[in-house]
Amino acid sequence: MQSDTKPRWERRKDARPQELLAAALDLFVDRGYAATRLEDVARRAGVSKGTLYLYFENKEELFKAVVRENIVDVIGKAESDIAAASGASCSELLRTMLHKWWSEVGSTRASGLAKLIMAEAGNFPEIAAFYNDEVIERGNGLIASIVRRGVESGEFAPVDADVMTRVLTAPVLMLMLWSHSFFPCDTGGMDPEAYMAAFLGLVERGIRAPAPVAPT
Amino acid sequence: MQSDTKPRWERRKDARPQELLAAALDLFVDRGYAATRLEDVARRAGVSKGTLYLYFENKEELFKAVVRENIVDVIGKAESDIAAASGASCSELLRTMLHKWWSEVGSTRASGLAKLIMAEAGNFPEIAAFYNDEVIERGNGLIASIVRRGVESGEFAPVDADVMTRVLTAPVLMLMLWSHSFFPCDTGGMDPEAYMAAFLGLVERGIRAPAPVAPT
Amino acid sequence: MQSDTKPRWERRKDARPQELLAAALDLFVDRGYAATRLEDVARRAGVSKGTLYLYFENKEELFKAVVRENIVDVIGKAESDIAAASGASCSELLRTMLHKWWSEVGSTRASGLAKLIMAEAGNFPEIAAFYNDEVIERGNGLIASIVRRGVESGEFAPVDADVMTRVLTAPVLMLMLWSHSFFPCDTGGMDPEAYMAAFLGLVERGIRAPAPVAPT
Amino acid sequence: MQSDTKPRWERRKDARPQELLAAALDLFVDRGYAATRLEDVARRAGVSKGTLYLYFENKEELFKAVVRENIVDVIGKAESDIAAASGASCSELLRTMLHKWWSEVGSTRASGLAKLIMAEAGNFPEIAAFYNDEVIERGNGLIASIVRRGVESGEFAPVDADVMTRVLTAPVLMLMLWSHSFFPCDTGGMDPEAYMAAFLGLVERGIRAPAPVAPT
DNA sequence: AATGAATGAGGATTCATTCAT
DNA sequence: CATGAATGAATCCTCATTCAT
Repeated sequence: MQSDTKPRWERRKDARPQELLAAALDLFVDRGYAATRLEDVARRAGVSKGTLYLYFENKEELFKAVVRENIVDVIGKAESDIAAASGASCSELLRTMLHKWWSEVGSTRASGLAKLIMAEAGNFPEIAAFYNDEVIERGNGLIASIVRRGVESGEFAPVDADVMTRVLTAPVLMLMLWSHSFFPCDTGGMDPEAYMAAFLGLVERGIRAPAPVAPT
Repeated sequence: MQSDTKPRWERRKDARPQELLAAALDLFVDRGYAATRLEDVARRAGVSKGTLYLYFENKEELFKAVVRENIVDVIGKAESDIAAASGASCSELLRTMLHKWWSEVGSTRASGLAKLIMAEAGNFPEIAAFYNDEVIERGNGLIASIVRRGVESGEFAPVDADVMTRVLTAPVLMLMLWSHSFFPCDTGGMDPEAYMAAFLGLVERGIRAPAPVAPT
Repeated sequence: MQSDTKPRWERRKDARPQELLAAALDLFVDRGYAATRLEDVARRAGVSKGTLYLYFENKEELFKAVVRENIVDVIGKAESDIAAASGASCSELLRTMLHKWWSEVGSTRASGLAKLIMAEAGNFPEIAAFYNDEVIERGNGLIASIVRRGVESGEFAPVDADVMTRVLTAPVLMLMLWSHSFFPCDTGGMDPEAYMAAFLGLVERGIRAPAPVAPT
Repeated sequence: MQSDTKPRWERRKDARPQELLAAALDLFVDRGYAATRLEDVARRAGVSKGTLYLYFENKEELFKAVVRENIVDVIGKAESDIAAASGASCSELLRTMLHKWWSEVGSTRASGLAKLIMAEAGNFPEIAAFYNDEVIERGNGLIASIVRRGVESGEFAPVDADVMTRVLTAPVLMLMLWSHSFFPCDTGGMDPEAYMAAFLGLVERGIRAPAPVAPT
């Protein structure tokens, strides 16, 4: 009675969506949205094509789910963190956020999703809108709010927060693009760490308000 | 029955290639490589599908021709310029080159080609190799040679030329990506000029070697 | 709304390959390789274009499968038979093999494949190589081995086995060509049986070693 | 006045059709009817595609012209010869005709046309009909008339003339097929002369009426 | 006469999605 | 729930034929 009963936790169907999302992330990142075949996603997750459709309405919904799982959630967490960390210096906070962004998204497979969006948003307006609302707006808002706070407190030079947000995020975005299959044989000597260090050095020296000239 | 009958088509041998390249540039930039249909390119150029094949062997060759026409030629010109401008200060030269790059490629439709490559190189190795050889290698080499010269002459801090090249080019690349169909509704408040100004400011203050401390 | 609604399609996984091979044989034989459209093959098998590709990778593989199914297998069987029939007279064996060839391939639709190869091998080198290796070489080897054995045993006149093989097979080949769509309205009065009889008569009288002159 | 006039015999337009026919023969023979591109024919003849259409209405008419030029004319000549050679022995005449057929058509590039017809007649009924009327019927009629005469005169065994015609012509046809690109690497050791010799030997011994048994 | 640019119908192949089992 | 067979629209490319020059 015992032995021939299937163990009830074997391949719980609850695990399926996660397996599919993981497979989809890999393939979307490697090949892009249009070039990813759902059959490959299914196969990689160890199920059949039809099964995928039991969990996700279609390719688009699958993609959105992947983005939610890998990016949107991270942003949500960061938003809470910022709200909480009202005491820290903005410079410090900025460095922390940029680094966290890098470590929790940029340096993971998920960073490939940014590349994908940049590449294909034009062909898939629905997806573009979704990503814009759920990721871009919220992510940029996060950084901009810190910059704005720093400018107001006099810690930063009086820059335009929105422009500076893009200046600051650009290199991390670039690095994300580079990290994931920019193309096969490129990024030869590029070391992400070295890049981030060089970048943060520039920021350190470049954004800070000039120290008030000491009176002679 | 008269001479005013519209002919079914016109012979425009000399103009065709340019018209086709222009149409192809537009569509490749808007839709990417895979999603661009040759029939649409033809139609936009005012000819039929078949005609396109009279001038370009296939999709890949058409794309290469577009890249040559819009990017490779510019790089060639820049190479000559650099060789000639051996007298200028490296800082000056660097700013000039980055700006020229922006004005002659980045701010034109051609910048969309960079986005395209980033997006789809992984799916089209042949094209990736071509672009890498003809654009990336030569373009980076250009910047790196200036940095290297500046470091050697003591004008710049002793940075790694290859890493710094990527640091320097990243924002322009980013801007190129942003400028063209990042996605339809994005780049809202982004003003390229403001971005370039902020960026070049950073560079100015960040890369220069610290002025030797004046002896007391 | 009831159970009598015709389903849009039926699942017939096991039967499909055979149905497709049969349809393909018919069309390849009637129209040749290049002129056969896969959509027609599919339709004749009662499925859609896409379904064909579930079972055969492409046109070439479909064709190879047709040849394997209809010719290669028969040759394999004949090879075994010959090996087994070491006791029979070579003349007898030869007649048996030629006749079997005729009855199991020549007189069936499969004979059209020989015509097809003759016609189009030059344009499809891959297919030519396949057919040469799997059919021609093995088929000719079969006949040649019998002739050689007959010459060695003195039963046959001392002919060159390879040349004689072609002499012997030529008429059967011809007949195969004639039987199948040589062209629509030809072969008017030609009766294959009459032809084979005439041919075998020639062989009988022509190949046999002259009876030793009886001593006076 | 003299020197700058173009020599009037340079590339007389009268030569064009011949050049086109020669080019067409080559290509039809090498690639078959459907696979021969008129542009290639034109190029090989040293003219442009359009020019070809000045001399031949379309592909089909071009092909018919090639057949007329290379086969029909030969048959016409043979018909006259036979009518004239009423005195010869039928055996002799038969051998002569078969050999002439071989030497004037079979061993020339024109033999490829037979292959082409066999292969593609089914797809081009118009062409099939033309070839049947102009070549097959008249050619077979030629041989059959000789056989018939031989049977009537008692020189030959009492065979069915039409069947025997096909038996006799088959090997020559075969040889024609073999000679022209049967396929690339085949016909390895096959020497047409050896084949013809073996064949004529068979005929010699096989068709002749048994010598009347000498009265004891 | 000659040219060759232009046309457009036609066929192989791919893949998101549906649905019979 | 799960499967995977079946569908068919979509896209690249070819080539006989036409016709502006």
